Amino acid sequence: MLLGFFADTMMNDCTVRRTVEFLGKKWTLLILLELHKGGGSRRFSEFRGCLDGITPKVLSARLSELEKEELVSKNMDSSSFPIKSVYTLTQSGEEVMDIIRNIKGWAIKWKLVNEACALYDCDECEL
Amino acid sequence: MLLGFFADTMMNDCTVRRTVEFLGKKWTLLILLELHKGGGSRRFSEFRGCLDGITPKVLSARLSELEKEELVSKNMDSSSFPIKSVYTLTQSGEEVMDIIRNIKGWAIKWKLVNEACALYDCDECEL
DNA sequence: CCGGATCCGGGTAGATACTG
DNA sequence: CAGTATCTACCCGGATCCGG
Repeated sequence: MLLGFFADTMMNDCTVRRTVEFLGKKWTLLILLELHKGGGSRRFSEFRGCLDGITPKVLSARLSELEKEELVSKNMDSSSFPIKSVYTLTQSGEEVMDIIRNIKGWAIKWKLVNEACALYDCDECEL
Repeated sequence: MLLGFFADTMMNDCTVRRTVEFLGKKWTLLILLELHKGGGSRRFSEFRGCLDGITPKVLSARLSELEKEELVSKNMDSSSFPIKSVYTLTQSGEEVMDIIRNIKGWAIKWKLVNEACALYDCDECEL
């Protein structure tokens, strides 16, 4: 009887909580966004330029988590010089873009500060 | 010329980053979800039962932030005893449910552990 | 150089006790 | 009941260092 109401909510603690705990970690969504903007793949040092303020330690940790969770795959080429590590979005990672679009849509509606953000991708207006 | 591509991405650092920094904080989305499940409003101690593991300090801090950002409004009745504080979702807060549904949809597709989560709201399967 | 790992300091979350 | 105070533990940020 209550089931109907709860089914309508389409959400619950277990699934949502686990996912939020993982995706909600600082930098995680922004890393995924950067990967998308890079056409699906980026190198380690490219993130450091894009994600202003991220430290190599945190970046390394997040990328490892994302790789473990299979949102990102890592491809290291140590044969050439210098070493190239390329991180690539998987399909599940790419589909996180829907969530990010949703977040941006919400922000534009309720929180927009910089109007340019609503129109196009402003690399200049990083915090 | 590049503008077209970027516009298609429908997202950028400034808006997304600010919003993720705020909504992505630990417990924030879960608090909003609990409010929704409570029909749009909850009292302080009700959260403590629902959000297993949250401490009053963090709960208080998050609710203050949400109130400041106007996703939640607080209604305190200190005339009677015991004091009643009721927290209510605003319209912008309610619309965050779309984001949470999106997250749950993603999780069900890619990460589901407990199948019951996909069907209805399982209070029992909290971490 | 590039891709990290390590060490250290500060802030934020967690646990518990306490108060109006 | 609705928080605040305190103390601890962990995570994040900054800088440095190191192997390929």
